[in-house]
Amino acid sequence: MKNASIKDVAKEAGVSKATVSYVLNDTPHQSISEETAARVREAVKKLDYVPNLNARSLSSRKTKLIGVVIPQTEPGREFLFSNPFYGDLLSSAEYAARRNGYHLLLSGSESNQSYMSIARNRGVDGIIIVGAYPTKWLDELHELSIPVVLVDTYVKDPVYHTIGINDRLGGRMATEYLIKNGHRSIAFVCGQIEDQGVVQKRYQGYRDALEGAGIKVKEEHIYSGNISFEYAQAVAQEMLKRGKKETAAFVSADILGMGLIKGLRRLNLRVPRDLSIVGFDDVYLAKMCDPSLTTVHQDIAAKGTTAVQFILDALSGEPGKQEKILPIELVERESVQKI
Amino acid sequence: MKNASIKDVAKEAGVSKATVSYVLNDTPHQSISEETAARVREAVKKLDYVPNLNARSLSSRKTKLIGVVIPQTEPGREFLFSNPFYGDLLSSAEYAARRNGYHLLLSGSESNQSYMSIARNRGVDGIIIVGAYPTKWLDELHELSIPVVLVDTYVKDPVYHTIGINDRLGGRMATEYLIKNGHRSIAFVCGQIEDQGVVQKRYQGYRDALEGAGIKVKEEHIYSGNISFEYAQAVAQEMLKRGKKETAAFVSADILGMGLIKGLRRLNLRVPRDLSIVGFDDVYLAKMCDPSLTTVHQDIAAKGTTAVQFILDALSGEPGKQEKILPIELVERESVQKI
DNA sequence: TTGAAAGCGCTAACAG
DNA sequence: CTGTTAGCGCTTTCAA
Repeated sequence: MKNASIKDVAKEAGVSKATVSYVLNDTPHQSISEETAARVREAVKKLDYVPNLNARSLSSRKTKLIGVVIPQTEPGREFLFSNPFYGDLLSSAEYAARRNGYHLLLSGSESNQSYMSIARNRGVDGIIIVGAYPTKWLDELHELSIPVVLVDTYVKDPVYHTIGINDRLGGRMATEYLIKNGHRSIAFVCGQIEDQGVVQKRYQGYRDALEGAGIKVKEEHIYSGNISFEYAQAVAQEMLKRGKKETAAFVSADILGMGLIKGLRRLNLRVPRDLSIVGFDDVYLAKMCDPSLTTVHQDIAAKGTTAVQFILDALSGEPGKQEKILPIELVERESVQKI
Repeated sequence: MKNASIKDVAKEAGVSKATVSYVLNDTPHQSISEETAARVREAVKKLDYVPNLNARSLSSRKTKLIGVVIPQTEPGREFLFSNPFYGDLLSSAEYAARRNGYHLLLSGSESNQSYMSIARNRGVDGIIIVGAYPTKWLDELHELSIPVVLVDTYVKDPVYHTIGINDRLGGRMATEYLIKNGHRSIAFVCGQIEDQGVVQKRYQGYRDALEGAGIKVKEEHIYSGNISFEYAQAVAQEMLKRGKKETAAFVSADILGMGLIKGLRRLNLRVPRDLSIVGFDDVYLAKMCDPSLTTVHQDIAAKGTTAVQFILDALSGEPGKQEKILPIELVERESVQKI
């Protein structure tokens, strides 16, 4: 049996389609007699009517859909988010959206082009993009005049809303903490340092701290590969091969810290005894590993929720660009030793 | 400037809307002269035309949308998937869908009701449900006559496709491995044991193994709480309080294993010296912790890909129910000691 | 090989 | 307060 349509409901209730629509949407500036409304609601229940959101979108030009674009973790890798960070982000966004009658349309950013296509094909009402770099594809989105929220990006744009943290400060906090604990030879381990990316900022913070303490930044202390457990393990080996001059490391993501711990242990070195480590993100794993990771905490769930909120705000007429820098803090756990 | 519609393209190319539609969809049994087709394509390019999938859905009654329903990890918790398992699953599904011109519509299962509402509201072409239990809500879905794939479930249904693993066998393999290593006092640590749920099956496998070895199953060795790192830490305490009679534990999810390791370490006990552990799932964390976890490996990505494939198959007319039991295997790492 | 026309299910002026 | 009407952008008979 086919789903009932608004027409069926109208017939059942003995009113017009328009009236049904008014009742269902509680359309502003439209008063409906309580009696009629009741009849309509009854018909709805009786026929088990569920509105077709597609049709609604077509005429109202609102889809109640928010597109979420998440970068592929590594180029060429097929999957979106092996980094637990994205799972956290996504689930909080999903929840916030659902609470407000929206759904999330998920898309990996295959070719860059897909920003546009997802937005235009499906006519999403707004779009959230995580970790974008400045590209013409990103600029194109302006044409659509739908709200765009950029999460974790340093793209400068007069219109797009942004939400992130002070990555540079975070990098500095982490490094200063190490310095405060007596370390002067500090490695920086990260993935690719992309121009205008969060990692670059964290790196700058690292330099800030070092320079502030009168310590020279040495090229040989920078280990840049890719954000993965495996790479960090390799770094452990590399450090040793180079004679391990570092007493501490600041890693740009917790997962690297975990790899480092594991890699060192393989070589019979211990954290923090042989190397102190400070991580970044405070994903839930940070407290699970052993030793648990001292790291720069950020509220990932808040990022997701706020991103959705910005979209909703814009959709409900809030004018102007919104920006939010979420607070960060250093949480002390077990991976740093005073020397 | 508004997006161009099919009408604009038709005008630009000097043909009818119908013709444009034929060219774009390569409609079967419709021949179009190459010359006309070329003109249309040119117009499309010139106007930068992108079809409106909403409108297309409305008339073709196909949305190219696959709904994915993921259980809230814990009742009352607001977020979907703090368990990394879901991130892995989701990202592989997203990729498979995208490759085939589909998008994923994400939804947490708020009230059970939402199975229906997401499906009917948005008119998804198919729906993937993870970890469903038998409920009337689930049954209702039959009315829609869209393909349904149930992942990790033991719901018996003549129509819904299913994909999972042999959880009971997995439980047995894990436990037998411990027995083979000389353990006879083996704890089982898990979340809720729901009727017809995967955990129940794994538990049965545990019993199978014990009974097969002539070991009596003792109530006191069962620790059932919720699937979380924190709970497992609490279990460690509890074990000690009870005098820790166990020499080993089989945990129903890797994350519990990690919690146990950490909890024991807090009490100055070591894995596997003081307790051997076998996990389940082989999420990527399993190899990151220390000691790395001996666990029952399953191919999570394959689950996601296959689920999507089943939907696509059904949509393209493949008749009949499909079932797939994916292989599992025990991977030996460092968390078990021979005694 | 092409086009005219009738919807898909809903919203939104505009009348009444 | 309620109904009429005209689309939203596309697909799909059916005729030409």
